[in-house]
Amino acid sequence: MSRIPQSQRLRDQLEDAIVEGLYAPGDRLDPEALASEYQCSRTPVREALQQLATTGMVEVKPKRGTFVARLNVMEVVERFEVMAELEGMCGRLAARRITSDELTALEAAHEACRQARDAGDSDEYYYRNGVFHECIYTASHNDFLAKEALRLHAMLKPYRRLQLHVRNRVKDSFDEHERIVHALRSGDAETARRELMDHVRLQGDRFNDMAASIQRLPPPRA
Amino acid sequence: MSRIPQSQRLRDQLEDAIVEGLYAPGDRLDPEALASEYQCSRTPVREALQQLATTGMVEVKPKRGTFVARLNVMEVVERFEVMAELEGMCGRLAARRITSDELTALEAAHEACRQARDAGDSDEYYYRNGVFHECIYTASHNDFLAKEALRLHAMLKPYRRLQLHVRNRVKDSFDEHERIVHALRSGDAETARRELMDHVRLQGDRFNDMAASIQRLPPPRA
DNA sequence: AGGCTGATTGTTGTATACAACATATCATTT
DNA sequence: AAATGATATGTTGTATACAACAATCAGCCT
Repeated sequence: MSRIPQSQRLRDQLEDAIVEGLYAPGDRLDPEALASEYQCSRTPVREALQQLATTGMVEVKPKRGTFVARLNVMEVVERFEVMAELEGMCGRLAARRITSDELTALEAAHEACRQARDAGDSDEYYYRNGVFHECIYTASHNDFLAKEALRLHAMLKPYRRLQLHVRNRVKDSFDEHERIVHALRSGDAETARRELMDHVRLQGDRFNDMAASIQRLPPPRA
Repeated sequence: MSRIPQSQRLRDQLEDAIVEGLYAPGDRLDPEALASEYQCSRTPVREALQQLATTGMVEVKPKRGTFVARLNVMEVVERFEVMAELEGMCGRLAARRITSDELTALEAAHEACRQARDAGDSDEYYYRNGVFHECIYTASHNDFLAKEALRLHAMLKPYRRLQLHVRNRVKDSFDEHERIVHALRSGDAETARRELMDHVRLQGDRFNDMAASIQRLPPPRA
């Protein structure tokens, strides 16, 4: 029926489900259960899981099953470190390459963030924040970079969500966005890069703070 | 018999074979042929190919087969652009974090490059150049970054190989390495970053030059 | 003669059957 | 009673059978 393989559909759906927190880190993904869940056999499920394994979303333990990736603190911090660099690169390139249409879209996303902030809706802000960042990825006009940034962004989503309700985080985040938009609008590549890197690094730092305060938060790999 | 799945062994072997040029970009990878080649059935082959597809080494065209990824000029240039950033990041971190053991290993790799240069053996230089760069990835002490850098490095190998015999490239490359080692030894993060970025960017530029001079070199995707 | 339609062929995608292995349970031995 | 080993069970990894689809070519119609 569908023109695209079942395994690919499954991969996307599972990825979404994991990112959305439907399956928590450490959960075992039972192929048979998923097969009956998605009305197919184990084969497409296996292929989907294999693909997710190569992107690092799940971890397969040979002969023991596949589990939603549970990253320890260092692994998350490392990823934030790389994310900061990639976002900074997106900003640097976007400052030089962004089109007026893309700038308009970025400013619209920014405005949407402002409304969510004013409404005090941090969940909504978080969602619109994602759109904002995707605008910058696109504006880098480097499709490979954009894809990689998007992938990492998705991987870190469960860990960024933890800091959703930290005091003043939304307000601070928006101010940082403000400076980023300004830098992009004025085509200041180095400033855009620095602001974006700092913006992401802050998230990594916040995560580290939380992990440090809740010692047993990042359980060792199951 | 083997403790690790066949599909994973296959994935690594196929990846090596592709990187080594045994299968050229655009080649079709026939699952049945590979199955008989590696003495197994289509299933592990399929899984290996799926995994390679998610890393971008091969491209699966639904219902039409899987092919070794054939990148057009822009796709390669984009990857070099990202590679430059990642290598620069490795350099920046390595300058601050490298241990004396790692510095020793780096200098040994550098010395091996010098010998290959003096012997005028550009193939050998190319190989030892890879070891040199891997030392820096490791010294970044960010395993995730190191893994990503290694992956991109492997992906670009077939396209870097094209410039192996460009006039003076080995000599210039070694001089660049010299400056990189110096920066890392003295812990100068910003210089290490800049030198490594420039080093990789030069390769991208060279590739671009070649592609421009041989117009039909990068054939459109089959 | 040229273009279109339909069967044919070969390949991919999926399901299922089977085998190999890891874990857990239970009996046996010390 | 504790520890160890064998068996049982359930899960994963692999092979194969089957179905669905795309490409090719032949035949027919215009």
